[in-house]
Amino acid sequence: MPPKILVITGPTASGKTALAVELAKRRNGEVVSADSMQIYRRMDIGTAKPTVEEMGGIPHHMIDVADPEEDFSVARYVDMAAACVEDVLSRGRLPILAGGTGLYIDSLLSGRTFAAFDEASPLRADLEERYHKEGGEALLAELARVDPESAARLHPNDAKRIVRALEVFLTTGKTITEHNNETRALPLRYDALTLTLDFERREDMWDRIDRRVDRMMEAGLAEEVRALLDSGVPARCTAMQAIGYKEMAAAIRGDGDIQAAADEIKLRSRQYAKRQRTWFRRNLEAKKLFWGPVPVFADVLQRSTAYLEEFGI
RNA sequence: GCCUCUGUAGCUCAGUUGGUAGAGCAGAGGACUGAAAAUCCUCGUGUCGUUGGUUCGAUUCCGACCGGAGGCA
Repeated sequence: MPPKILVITGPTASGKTALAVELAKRRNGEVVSADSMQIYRRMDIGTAKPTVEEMGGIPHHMIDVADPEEDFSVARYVDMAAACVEDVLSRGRLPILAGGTGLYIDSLLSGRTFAAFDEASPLRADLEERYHKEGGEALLAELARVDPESAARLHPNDAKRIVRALEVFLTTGKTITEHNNETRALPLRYDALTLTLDFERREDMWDRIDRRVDRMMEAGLAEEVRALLDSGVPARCTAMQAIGYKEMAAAIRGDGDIQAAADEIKLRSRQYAKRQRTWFRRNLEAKKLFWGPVPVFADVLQRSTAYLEEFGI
């Protein structure tokens, strides 16, 4: 039986951090972040990275583990996060995986492996160039010749996945369909109790998001982004695609309308939260914890601990 | 007060030489195996401002009225 761990997830601004810290205090736990943007150093305000006070003395892992100009990836996340989880377990403590990046969480829990990727090779860039020159239909047809199954699943406009499917085949000689089937057959790495935080009413979530963005602005998000740009972080790197950063960077380099950028950040955050919910909804095993119109932390905490006891952690 | 323009989907607007209308954005749903806060897919009936008139038929033409913008006094 794989080791038991706790997972706390949910859309942005749903209170994951606070719940994770409180449960860590009560269960001798440590937090392992599952957030694709909090891994970056010097990106604190816009990623809503927990402050020292918010961490409440609980060790947090997988935060500030990469520089903004680095290329991060799920594969890297799984390697590093698994090591953190093992470390926490080895010290007899409870790992609490907390964050909103569904792909990272699922990949870690399932023990998924990733097909090889040669960073030094120009293959991906070549394929991307061909995609733009020859079009999606052409590359999809090429993929169909070796891997009809994944080709049938992909849309011609889905450049990223078509390129990756081709890339996997060309570098490993194995189709991505074969690879996925193999990795799916792997045993689960962890036996997880997943708590999914959410809101009864969508409007309440939107309010929370809006207020959080307002607070980010007051805390100096514009200055944080300006500092990153000034230090030479390229505007097109992965880190700068984060919500809050790309909008602010565009405003700083362009029209300079900071207020319009803040409104844009609110909008993109709501759309992101919607996508997160779509992802989390398909986990039928997860225990849902809904905030009512008036959030009562003690209530959610109580329901959470009941689930933990039932699960035996 | 007069003149001109304008009033069409939550928003910005297109359009119908008269046969009851369509884009972008927003919104909803879905996908997701090395960029995932990324990326991709699907979904468009609304008193065409109100009210009369002309017409077989008006959102489309004409009049009046009510909003809005501008101009002249």
